[in-house]
Amino acid sequence: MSYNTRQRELILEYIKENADSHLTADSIADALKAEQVGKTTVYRYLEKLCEQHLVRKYILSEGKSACYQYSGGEECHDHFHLKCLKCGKLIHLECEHLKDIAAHISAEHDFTIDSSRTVFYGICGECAKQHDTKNDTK
Amino acid sequence: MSYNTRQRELILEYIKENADSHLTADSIADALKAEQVGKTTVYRYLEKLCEQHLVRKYILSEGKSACYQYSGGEECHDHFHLKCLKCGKLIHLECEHLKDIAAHISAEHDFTIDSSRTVFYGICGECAKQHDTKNDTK
DNA sequence: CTAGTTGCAAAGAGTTTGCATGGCG
DNA sequence: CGCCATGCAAACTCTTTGCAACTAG
Repeated sequence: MSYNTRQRELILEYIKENADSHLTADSIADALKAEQVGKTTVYRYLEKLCEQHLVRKYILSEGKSACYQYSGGEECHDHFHLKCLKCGKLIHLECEHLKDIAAHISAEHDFTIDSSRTVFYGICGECAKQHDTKNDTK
Repeated sequence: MSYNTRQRELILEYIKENADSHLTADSIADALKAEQVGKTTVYRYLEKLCEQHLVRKYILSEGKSACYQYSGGEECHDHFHLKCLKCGKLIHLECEHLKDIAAHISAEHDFTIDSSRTVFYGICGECAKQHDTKNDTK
């Protein structure tokens, strides 16, 4: 059914080590290119890991690469994202309170939020302070 | 700064008429191809309309086309939007509880949400019921 | 041995860009 | 007339696929 290959071990190890950051397929392939892991393999294996719910795929913006993150299969590990419209910074928001939002919307508004697709856009604290910078995230 | 051209009038007219459905750049170009409107023009004009907040752009799934919808500019300022990933329906969510979300994130996470930019993606109640369709865990 | 796996290269899809032409004001 | 807009085709990016060689069990 499934073989245990050198490449797969390396990929899995890498995303586990970087479970706190967002990795693109490209960045993974890049990080492992010294180990002779092909990009195609990364894509294909990530797809499998997603199917097994060991990895979550995030689509944060169109046209750009998708992000992947090791989730260990634990369901309650989903979180929301905040994206600063000014500096482009992406904040991973793991917060109990936020789960209430999803629960509320589900209960009151009959809608199941997909946290892997949803991004809150706004202005981060740092940018709010220096509201004169000309940094435009285009 | 901006000219009033035949193509732009046609595009704007078309998306206004279809303000209740989700349109792809391609479908707009297709609908107007009899009127000699180029796809490039559609893309470029949609981008401008988004900048002016007359049109909203939605990313429903990666790799697939983005969707565009006429929003009329104002009205939608202090409430959130839910967009169904399955049927594409856009739900305007006016709810006091949701304002708490913004307040919470502002207070606890030092981030000011821009509700006019933020869209919650997920599955609406109707689509959730008819889960008879095949596996779509993509 | 044999089916799953790899990886190059090429195909694809959606979107953007270069550039010469066309048209608004 | 100046400048923005148009549109074709080519470029680009991210991802997927075809296919022959490879390898784990």
